[in-house]
Amino acid sequence: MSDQTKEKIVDAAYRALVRQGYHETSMKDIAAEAGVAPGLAHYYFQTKEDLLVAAIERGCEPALKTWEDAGLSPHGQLPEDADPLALAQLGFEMAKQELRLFGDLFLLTFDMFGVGTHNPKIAAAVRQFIDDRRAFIARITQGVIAGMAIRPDSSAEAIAAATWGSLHGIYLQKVIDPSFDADAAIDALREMVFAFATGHRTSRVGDN
Amino acid sequence: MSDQTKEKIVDAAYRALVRQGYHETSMKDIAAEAGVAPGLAHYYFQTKEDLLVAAIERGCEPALKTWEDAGLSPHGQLPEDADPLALAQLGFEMAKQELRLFGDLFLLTFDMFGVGTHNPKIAAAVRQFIDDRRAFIARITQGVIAGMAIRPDSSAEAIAAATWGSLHGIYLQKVIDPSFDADAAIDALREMVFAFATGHRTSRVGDN
DNA sequence: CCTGTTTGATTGAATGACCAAACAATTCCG
DNA sequence: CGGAATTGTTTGGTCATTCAATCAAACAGG
Repeated sequence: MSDQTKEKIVDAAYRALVRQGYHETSMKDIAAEAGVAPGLAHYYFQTKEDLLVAAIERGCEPALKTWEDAGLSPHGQLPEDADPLALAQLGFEMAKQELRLFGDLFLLTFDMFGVGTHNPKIAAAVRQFIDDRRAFIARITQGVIAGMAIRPDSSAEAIAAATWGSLHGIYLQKVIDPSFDADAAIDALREMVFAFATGHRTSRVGDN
Repeated sequence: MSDQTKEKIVDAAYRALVRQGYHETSMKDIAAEAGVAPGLAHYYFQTKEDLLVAAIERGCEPALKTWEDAGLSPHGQLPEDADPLALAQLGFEMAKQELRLFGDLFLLTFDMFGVGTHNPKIAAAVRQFIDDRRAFIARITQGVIAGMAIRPDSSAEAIAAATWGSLHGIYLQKVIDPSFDADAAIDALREMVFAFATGHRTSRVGDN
């Protein structure tokens, strides 16, 4: 029963968080959403921060799962035989899908980024979130660079940072303005990345 | 006296905001920082939100000014005769400098983005902030596209959205982790943009 | 099988602190 | 004198956290 209740509270926290935002969500709100007494949330989580970090991690799970289902586990190995550019292409398509399916999660994510600017515990969670995703992009980038005849000036890490940043910035524009055409922006990013990757090749594969 | 006092309060609000963050900054804090009585802030600003929006706008002023000093007014006309790619290059260098000089401002900006996810009044200010900067990049992009022999698939707006997003995402990584090498990431973005812009030219100008 | 005890889960009220906003009183200055 | 600027307090409310009390289920021994 214990685990079930704890999970119920975390789920309720996630829902309340998405609906109202970090600072507008009180422990009482969460308890009410979960259908338990106000004191119980503190029985399982020492502080509000602890509960909310758990809620965010919980919220990331389904999104992570879709990446793994597509064979692109951010933590596992990348398929060795696949064409790196095809992997990149798949990544961009997944990014579009992710935004479509998990808009709520990113709403919360941007809220957390904001909280993290002045809250060390949340900042640590945010750093972890960024590191994970950027490292994943860096691994794909490594493969792409390996296929380029002329080595780029920039490191895979720097390229990954710019690329993750672009996706993140596109997500933000979509969250702030739902009429924003995120797919077109991601396509533009892809076009730039591919021009960069194929422009340095000895044999031109295709003119995108 | 009136204007002077009002300004004093706005400045104090900006400093307190940078130091403590949006939700951890109370009207009393701001009044204390400004050296005035707690009630006076409400004499000039009806609500806390109003004061904080004013503080953010105030914080943006010096950053905007450096762009204008460099001849790149986000609102005015772009120099007609300049090479578009040179303008872009200047823009990337300015972005690096901006981050170096106004890191505080971006700390606050990300805080505001977070608040904006669940606060309509702040969301409107955020949308305005994004629109301004993205439109500016779009104007430079228009010029770059005009110099390309093969028209890209993506519109200038989409490319500008991806580019603004990348810069924003790089700024975020720097704010969250001060050891992050933002200059390298911006250089990587520039390398990609230039590969994209020159790779489509009839006559190769230079291999970056 | 029954009963008294222990344990952990859960409750709801209480605590202590803080806040935005409203307000009445005072000072300043033309 | 009179209105604008400024003060400091009050109001009404919310919040995270604590805590004593209740409850239900497992458990032990006779």
